[in-house]
Amino acid sequence: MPPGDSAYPYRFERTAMTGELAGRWETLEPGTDSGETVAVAGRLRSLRSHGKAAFADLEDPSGRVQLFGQLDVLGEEGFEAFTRLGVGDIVGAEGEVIKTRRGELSVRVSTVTLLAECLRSMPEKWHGMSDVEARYRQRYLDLIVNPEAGRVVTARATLNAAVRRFLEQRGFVEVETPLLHHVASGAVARPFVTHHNALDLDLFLRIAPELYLKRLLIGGVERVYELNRSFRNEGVSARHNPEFTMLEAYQAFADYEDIMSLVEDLVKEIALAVTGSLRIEIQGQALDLEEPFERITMFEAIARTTGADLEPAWKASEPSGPLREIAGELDVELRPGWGPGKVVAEIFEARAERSLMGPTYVVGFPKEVSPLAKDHRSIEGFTEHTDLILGGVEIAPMYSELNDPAEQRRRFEAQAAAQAGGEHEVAMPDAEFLEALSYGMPPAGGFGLGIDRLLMFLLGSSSLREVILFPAMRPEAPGPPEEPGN
RNA sequence: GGGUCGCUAGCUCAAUCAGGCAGAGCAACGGACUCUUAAUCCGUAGGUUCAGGGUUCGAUUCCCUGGCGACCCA
Repeated sequence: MPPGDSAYPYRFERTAMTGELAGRWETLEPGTDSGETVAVAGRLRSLRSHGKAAFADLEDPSGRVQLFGQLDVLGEEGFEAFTRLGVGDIVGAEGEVIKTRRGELSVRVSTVTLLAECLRSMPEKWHGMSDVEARYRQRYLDLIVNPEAGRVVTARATLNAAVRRFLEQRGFVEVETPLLHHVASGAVARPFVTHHNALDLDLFLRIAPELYLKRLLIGGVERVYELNRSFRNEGVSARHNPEFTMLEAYQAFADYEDIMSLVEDLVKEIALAVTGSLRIEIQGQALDLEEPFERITMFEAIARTTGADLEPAWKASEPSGPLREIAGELDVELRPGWGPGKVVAEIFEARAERSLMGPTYVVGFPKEVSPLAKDHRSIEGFTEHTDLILGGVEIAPMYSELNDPAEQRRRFEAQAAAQAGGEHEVAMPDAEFLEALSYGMPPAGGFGLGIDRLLMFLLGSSSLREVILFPAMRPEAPGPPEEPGN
C-alpha cells in the first residue's frame, strides 16, 4: 500500500447534513431527481442488497438518508465496494439527491468511501440494546442505537448554557478553583484521598468548592460561581454517583432570602430551556414550577409527614431526651453522641424529606449540621440554611453565609469535638480559610445546586445514572478473588 | 450494609419450573435478486450458558462460594 493510502482516510469533505436534505427536498416528487449533488457522511445503520441495486441507511447527527447504489451508476468496482460495506461502518458518499419511486429521499451514490470499518456486529436493529449494564459500560453503543440516550447529551449542554446565561445576566463571574484540596472542606462528606509525589503530600479531591469561592468573595469578586465536578467517597445508587456536577454561586451583600428568589428564578429558567415547560412529572406526579415554591420549616415538614410536633421538645432545651423519645417512636435510629440539632435533622432526613415532592424550601437547619451558615435571626439554635427539595430529594442548599471568623472557628471546633466523639460526618476545620475570613468577607448569600439530580427530574429519568454518561461502575472482569487472610 | 431479582451466540430472547443432544430471530459469512426500507429467498459458521466448587450416570437447570448489575430498604 502506497504511503497515505490507508484503509482509514484522514478526512472527508461533507457538503450536506441529512437533516437539511430532508427539509429541502421534502416536496420532491417520487421517482424524480433533484439535480443537486451532495456528499454525506455518517454511520450505516442498515443495508439492503438486491443483486444489481442496493440500499443503505446512513445516519448523521441530524437524521438519516437512504443511499441508493446501482451497478450501472457505480460501475463494477464501485458497486462491489458499495455492497461490501457493512452495518455500522462509517462512510462518506457522494451522489445526486433523488426521490425513489416509493417516495424515499435518497442519495444516488456515484462515489462511496469507507472511512472507518465497524469490525464488530452492531446491537440488533429491532430490539436495540436494553441491558442496563451493557448500556452504561458501552454508552457509545447506547448512543448509536437508542435515540433517547442522545437526549441526555444535548439536555445537559442546554442546561449548562442556561445556567451560564442566567448568571452572566446577573453579573456573576465564572471561575475555576482547585480540585486538589489540602483539607476536604465545604461540605460534610468522606473525601477521596490522593498523593502528590513531588511534594510528598496527601491531598483530597474536593467535596465542594465552597471555601475557595468564599476566598474570592473576600478578594472582591462579589458575584462568583463555579459549575464544578465534586467527588464524594460514598455509596453508589440511583441518587448518588461518586463524582457529580454541582453549581455553586455566591452573591455579596445578599442573604438567603435573596438567594431563595434567585434559585427559584434559575430553576424555572433551566426547566424552560431543557423541557420547554414549567410543568414536570416526577414519579407519576405532575409538578408545577410556575407557582412560588412553598416554604416550610423543618418542624412543619416533620409534623406534616409524621404528625409529630418536635417544637415543644426542642424548646424544652434539655439536651435531647424528649427528642430522642420521639425519634424512637418514629423508628429513627440515632447514635449516642448526637445533640438535639443532629437528632432533629436526622428525623427530617429519615422521615420527612422523601415525601416532600416539592418544589419546597425547607427553611432553617439546626446549627449542629450547618457549620457554614449564619445563625437564624429568629429561631434559636437554627441557621439561615434552606434546602430546596424536589421529588423527595435535596437538590439545592442555600445559606446566609457565615462571615464571623470567631464564630466560624467555634463551629469548626464543635465539629472537631463531634469527630473526636466518633462521628464521621463532620466538616473539617480549615485554618487557612479562617485566616482568610479574618480579613473580612462581605455578608453574602450562596447556594449549591445538584445539576445531575435536577437534570434527572427534568428528563423524567428514574436514576441519576441515566443522566451521567459514564456512571461509576466496578470493572467488569476483576482479577481472581483475594485469598482469605490477605 | 441488608433483601429480592438477573447474567445463555455480537444483540434481543428460548430451553431452567419437573436435570436428559444448548436453540430461534436479527447481525456475520457464501450465494440469488436493479426501487428496497424490520427487504425476501437458499446455504454456512458462530457458545468458558458470569467464574469456581459440590451433588449426580448426566448440570444452563439443583446446592455452596465468589463476581458484576438492577430494584427496594438502611
